[in-house]
Parts: sequence; C-alpha cells; structure tokens
Amino acid sequence: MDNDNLSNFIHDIIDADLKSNKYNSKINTRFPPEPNGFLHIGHAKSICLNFGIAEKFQGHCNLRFDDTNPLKESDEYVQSIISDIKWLGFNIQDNILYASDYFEQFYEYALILIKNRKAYVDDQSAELIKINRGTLNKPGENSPNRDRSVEENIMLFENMKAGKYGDGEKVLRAKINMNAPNLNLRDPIMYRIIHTSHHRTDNKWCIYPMYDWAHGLEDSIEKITHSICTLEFEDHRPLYDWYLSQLDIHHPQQIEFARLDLSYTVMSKRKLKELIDNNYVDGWDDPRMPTISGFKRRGYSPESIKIFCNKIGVAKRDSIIDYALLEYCVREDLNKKALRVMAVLNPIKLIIDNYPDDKVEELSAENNPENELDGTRVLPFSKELWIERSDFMEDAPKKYFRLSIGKEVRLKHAYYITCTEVVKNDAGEVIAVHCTYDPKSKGGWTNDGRKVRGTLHWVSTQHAIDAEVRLYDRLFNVENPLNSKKINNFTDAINSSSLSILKNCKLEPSLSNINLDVHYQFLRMGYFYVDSNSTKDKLIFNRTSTLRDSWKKT
RNA sequence: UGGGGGAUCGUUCAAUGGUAGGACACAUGGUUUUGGUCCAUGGGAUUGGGGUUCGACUCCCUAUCCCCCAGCCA
Repeated sequence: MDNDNLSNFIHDIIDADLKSNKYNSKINTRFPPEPNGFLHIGHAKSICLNFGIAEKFQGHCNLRFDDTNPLKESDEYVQSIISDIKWLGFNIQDNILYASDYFEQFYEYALILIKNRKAYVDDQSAELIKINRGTLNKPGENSPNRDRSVEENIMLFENMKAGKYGDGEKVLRAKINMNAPNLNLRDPIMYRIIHTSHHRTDNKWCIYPMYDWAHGLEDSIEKITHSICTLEFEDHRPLYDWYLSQLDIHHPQQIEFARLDLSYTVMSKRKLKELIDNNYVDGWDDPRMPTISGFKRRGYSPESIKIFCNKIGVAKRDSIIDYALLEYCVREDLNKKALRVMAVLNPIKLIIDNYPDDKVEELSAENNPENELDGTRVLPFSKELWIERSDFMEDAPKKYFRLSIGKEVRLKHAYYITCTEVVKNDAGEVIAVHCTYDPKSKGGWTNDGRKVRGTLHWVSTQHAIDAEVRLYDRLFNVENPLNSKKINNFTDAINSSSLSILKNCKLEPSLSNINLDVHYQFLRMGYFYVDSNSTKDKLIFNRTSTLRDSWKKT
C-alpha cells in the first residue's frame, strides 16, 4: 500500500507539528472503538487513517477499546473487532489496550479535581439535571450541591465507588460554567453509578467514567499526540482540553474529520443492529452489510477496502461516497488476483450434433490472463454442455454477439460453434439448443481470418458439479435511506431483491477441490467467493461483484 | 433566532494570492479468445451579490443553504 504519497489536512497538521518539534517528533495515534457492535467500513476509514499516519510518520497506533459503558458492551464485540482489524492487515499484536485498565488512574485524577474544587457530587435526579442544564437559548442553573466542601465531596465520591448508592442516585460533575453557550461545558457529568458487571473488570467497579472524562485521559496516558475523531466531537474539544489543562498532564491535539457515508446503505451501528434484530439481514456478517465481516464474507479483499479508504480522502465536509467507487476498488484488486473459472448460473443445454457421442477432450485453459504465473488448468469438453440461458436469443437485436439460430460464436478455450436449432417445451421455453462445431477451431481460434465476436462460457454436463450461488444487490433503493423525502422510515427503502439465490448452478470440475480463501472470477459473470456456510456436500458461492458491463440492451 | 462546523464538475478529493486539476461516474472510439482488463478522447464545477488586488476557490463585507449539540451513550 503506497500511502507514503497520501496527504490530507491532518497530514498537513502533523507535518507542521513535526517541523515545530511540538511532540518531540514522535507521532502516536489510536483507534478507539467501543465494543458495542461490529466494525463497519466507516471504521475502516478511521483505521486506515490512524494506522496509516503511524506508518507514514514512523509512529505508533494503538487499538484501544473505549469500554466505559458495561450496559452496552461485550467480549463478543471485542473479539470481532480484533479479528476484523487483523483481517484488514494491521499489526496490533502488542498494541491492544483497554480504557478499563485505566479506571484506577481515572479515579485518582477525579480526586485531584475534587480537591481543586473543580468537581462535585450531585444528588439531583437525571430529570432535574436535564431541566437545570437549560436549553440552546436559555442558560442553565447551578445545582444546589455545587458548593459542597472538598471533604464532603470526597466522602460522597468514595461512597459512590464503594457501592453505597443505587444507580442514578448520585453523579460526579465537573464544575465549569452553567452559563456556557456550549452545552458540554455546563457542569458535565464525569461519573455515573451503574451496578452491572463489566466484561473485563467484572464487579470491581460500580462507577463508570463518561466518554468526555475518560477519553482525553486515555489519550494522555498513552502519550497520543494526535487524537483523531469525527466531526460531531468538535463541540467536545473544549471539554477535552479543559480536563487535560486542569490536570496539567500530557495534552494531545484533537482533530476532527468527516465520517464516511456510503450511498445505498446505512452506517450507524444502531441502524445496522435494527436490520439484524428485525431479520432484514442474517447477522452482522451478512454479505449485504457494510460491515467489515460482511465485506469479508461477500468476498472483498482487505486490500480492496484499503484502496478504497485511501481513495476517498479525508476532509471536514459531510459527504456521501458513491457505492460505485467501492465496486471499482474491489474490481481493480480482484482483476489482478482472481482465478478465472467457468460457471453457468442459469443453465440450458447445448448439444453439438457433429461431435462424437462418447468423446471427451481435455483442453487447456489459462487461469488468469493478468498473471501468467497462475498457470493453466485442464477443462473436459464433450458433446453436451451447459451454457447460460441469457447467451441464446431467438429474436436477437442487431448488436447481440451471442447465440441465435445461424450465428457462429466461440466457446471459450474450445471451438467455434454455429447454432442450428432450438428445442422448446410445451410452455414455449427454450430447453436445449443444437449446434455444429468446427473441428479446425480447436482452442477457440482459426487462422482463416474469420471474425467471431461472441465468446461464451460453458461447462460439460457430464463433468459439471452443482452449486448454489447467491447474488447480491444494494440493500436500499435510495441513495440516502436516513434522509430521503421518498420514505418515512429507512426500512421502507429496503431493496426486497437484494438477495437472490440460484440453486441450479453448474461449475467446471476443477472447482471440486475448492480453496476457501481464493477469489474467483466466473468468466463473464463476476467475482465470486465461497460462503462461510459452504460445505463439501453443498457448495455455496457469494457474488462479490459483477463485472463492469458496457453492453446495454436497447 | 445560543454555540460549533461546512459549501469547488453528477459524486468525491486537490489547488495554501498566479493556467481550477485528479479519481469515480457518464459518453465516444481503439485493442481483445471475458460485451472483463487495457488505451485514447470528450462533456462537466468555485452557493449568490459586492469589495481589495496587476491577478481571488483562496483575503474582506454581505446574503443564502447544509450539518452537529439540550444522554447519567460514544
């Protein structure tokens, strides 16, 4: 990945900081997910940004779990996040950290703020705190508990920690300014009481730090230099800075960028979970999901995701990236590495009348025209073949290069054939096509200068293996399901045909010894990848993407 | 209408007072044993109005539009 050439406004800031020796020339970043869901491609953007900066500037990037809310988090999510980041190819062996490992330190820091009269325990109910916070246009009102003595605050805070109060009975608040125009500064809550066991600290704690209190401290403890987050945290930066200044500890610079949004999908963990919970998709790794695990199962390569993340750029304005760009990136990568094979998805029979009944020929086929090193394989050829239903048409339009009666086409790697006759069932559906072949065109070529435009893929019926193939389309019918005038709820825009399952597909026999981790190109049909639920007895392929198709029916 | 951000081809990212450029998408050709790949060509943008300047996407004024914030979520 050549990200040395990458640049964006954050790189510019770092360049300037390096020049002024702001952080002793050591650059540290972090990727801080909350383990409350699976990672999606928006996270991949952040991962590539943060790990990419570490690579480019010879620094470090930590994976740090922001596990400050036991109500929503679990080890299952921790494990999925680790595995997704490893799959993307970033080295995190020694860099997996947890906010929960710093809880003791956070507590000590809180005591310092209390002693400096910068924090107090508040007994007000959640409702009251909300009311007294004021509104966008109205200033807040001081809590009656705001001026408790240091001693009383320490005692109450210790009691909070010791579990003497129930959930919501007390909170620790920073004493800043209830009149601040920035709502985040109106005595924000630092600790709340939650009597729930935590996936790592178990029942050791019943007070848990809020994001704003914890995040800067985590960054500071880890000696992060550039704390990169998304735009909605711009309003939180004054608070981030306030906590660190009060404590007078290492002070990273928070920088905000616009999160990734992709057309025809949704990107919030909450919405994705809603799709799962309501059975619109099969789970976090459903191949239609914009999750890392979804893309993996769909057959995207980690490289294609990284190419994409580096191509979309980093800026501060809200934008929606065209899904077509993602598809371009996966095609670009897979075109180089996918092994070409032949598979007929919607089969009809092709009978070569002048080919000997029992003869079987072994033809040689290249595995990848983009890479000679991928070698060749052997294809069995015989009198009866499967071809694609859409490759025959009775009344073909002018520019149809495929099969219709009287027309000659090439069978890839095999022979020229000319269509002679079509067989239909009682319902008028085509069930078989007859043709003759030209024995002199073996390998799919003659020297007589004949022009044969169409080339079809095929599979010998007696050698074919069966498989199920799953075709995927966009999950939503509108570009921006969360903000579309055409619909009320985002689920109204779900594409009801985002999945279609083909159960009668015929694959060339070389696919019987399948390699699970290989990306295939089914010739002329697209890129395909073995599904994780595939078995020896029931082979299942997912279509990663179609090929670009410049042929448009009139 | 309190505060914080942001407006550049259809989409997205650049241009840091000096020829508005790239990528994707689209269109048209060429090559081709995949209607793939590859190659070439084309159309297409500075939110509006003023100002400063030899020169403005960039600086100033003004108007407009969009996003975020009133969780004991992150």
